[in-house]
Amino acid sequence: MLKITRKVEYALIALRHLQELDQEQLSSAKELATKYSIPRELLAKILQRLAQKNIVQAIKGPSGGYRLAANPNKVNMTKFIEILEGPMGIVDCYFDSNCGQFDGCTIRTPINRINDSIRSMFDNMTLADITY
Amino acid sequence: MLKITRKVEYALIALRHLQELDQEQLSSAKELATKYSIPRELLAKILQRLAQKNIVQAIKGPSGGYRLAANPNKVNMTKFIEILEGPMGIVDCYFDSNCGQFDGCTIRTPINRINDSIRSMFDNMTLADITY
DNA sequence: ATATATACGACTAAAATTATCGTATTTATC
DNA sequence: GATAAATACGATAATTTTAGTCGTATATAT
Repeated sequence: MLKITRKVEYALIALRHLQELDQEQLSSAKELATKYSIPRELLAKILQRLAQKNIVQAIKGPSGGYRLAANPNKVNMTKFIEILEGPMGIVDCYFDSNCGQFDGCTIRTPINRINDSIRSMFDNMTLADITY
Repeated sequence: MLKITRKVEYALIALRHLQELDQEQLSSAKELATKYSIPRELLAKILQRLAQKNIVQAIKGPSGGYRLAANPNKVNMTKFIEILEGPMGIVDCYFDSNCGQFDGCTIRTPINRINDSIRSMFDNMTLADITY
């Protein structure tokens, strides 16, 4: 229903926090979860995912945690959302097309135009637009 | 996950069809459902909802059905989507704000900007943009 | 009368999202 | 080396949303 998921919300909140710290400073998942009332395990998984994609850097061990790894100005929002939610398409047939509507779908073209508009909106946006 | 629902898809397919008929001509829910492989009852409810909102006109009785009631050029897409899906907000707090994140939500402002961008995209679009 | 259509509320099923759990691994510190 | 605190990650459970179905009432052309 044209919503971004909580995963993305939580990620943005966490990244916004990390961004305000000094370069070397770390925040743990636990710390962030507590501060922002986000379920601990869920936030942990989100940060792990972002670490895999080099948006954040993970440091293990006690006194470990996460810090920003990418320049928020360089992180494209379409890509960012897709890291957490998977392919962004206003309808499924944009990516994965096996919709009973065999060939004769009469609205595919205009729908895909809308899709492209939304994508390009997020394409022209970086993490910094949200977290600064 | 930034998707429109099937309800909206089905509605657009049906309206696109109605639009290609002559002024007076009717299509029944059954007929449309069969032609486009849409669950009959579901499409019926969608058309009923659109009839309530004067997007289509419903004619009862045998040889009844639906015809277009509104000028597709005049039907705003934000409004149209909201008729079928309810309020369009990329996050819930846009409309209904009781998110545990008491006051200190750090990303509300930028998120709402995105929201507004998406809404205004659909605001500047009419049914005709999709169904023609 | 009857058959066919819309109207509408209640209900069920399926899918997606959100949250939790268990266990393994890494590493700073004592 | 043992321990505690952190990340890593797969599996599973709970919740919410979306999709679809059913039953019944009402209107109306034939």
